[in-house]
Amino acid sequence: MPEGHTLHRLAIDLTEAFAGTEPEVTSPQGRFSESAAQISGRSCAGAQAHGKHLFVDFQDQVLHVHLGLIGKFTLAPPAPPQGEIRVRIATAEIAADLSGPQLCVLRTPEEMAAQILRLGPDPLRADAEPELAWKRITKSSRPIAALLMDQSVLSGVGNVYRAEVLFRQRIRPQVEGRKLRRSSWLAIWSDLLQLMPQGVLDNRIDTVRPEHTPEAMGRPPRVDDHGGEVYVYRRAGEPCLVCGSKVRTAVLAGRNLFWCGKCQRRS
DNA sequence: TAGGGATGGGTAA
DNA sequence: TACCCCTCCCTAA
Repeated sequence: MPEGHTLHRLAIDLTEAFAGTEPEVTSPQGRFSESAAQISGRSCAGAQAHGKHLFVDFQDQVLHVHLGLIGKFTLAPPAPPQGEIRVRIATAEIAADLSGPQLCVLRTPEEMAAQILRLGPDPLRADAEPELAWKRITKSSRPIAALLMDQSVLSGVGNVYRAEVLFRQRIRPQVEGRKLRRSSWLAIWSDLLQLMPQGVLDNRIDTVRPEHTPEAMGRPPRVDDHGGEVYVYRRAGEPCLVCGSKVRTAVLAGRNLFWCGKCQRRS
């Protein structure tokens, strides 16, 4: 589920559901029972996201959640918990169920601030300073496809956005950070500023431009498991939507990378 | 029924 | 780089 857009969308939805209420907080699964009891019934001030980190504000206590690879946070009218629910935040009208988080702990506001300081600029935040990311990139010998995934360089981009933004900007994923042109970096950042807010609105990642959609190209529709339409992500061996050559794949920075060797030649 | 994979990341070596 | 954790779901056997 989770790249930055998922967490920012969750922050919006949790704020809408619980800000100004005093929700009951429980741990149906039991692994968060003691902490849940500490904040249950307290006034909730809303939620915010920074990169892939989510913070739910219960005044002097902050619920800090990181979904990891498999975590889910779903909002629905209250019903008996289904599956392994670590945390439920609930009013009479709505229940938010958290399952499979990589991280779920209570923090002080100071600890939350310290956590945020460790993260690079987040394209989804108005306070982001992209130059901080560029400074790191331009002196690194690591490939840009690895740097984009490093949350201390910039935060919120995951495996889908890295593959797709590099494709859209025609950049070769293996280019070293220090050899990346500044114009390419500016193009990446500005594209993320387009793609990610759209992802928050749609709650999925769509990256295919109108002129390359299946309808425009006369191809059968092809939507990825995550629900969105993409150029290269998880399309290994399929023809590139733009040039028709086979989409390539390799493990880079420990994750499956997908790219078009013909379209992506820029540095 | 077992195994593998998934939009992530920490730790150890 | 390897391994581990978190949970669910799909596939192969």
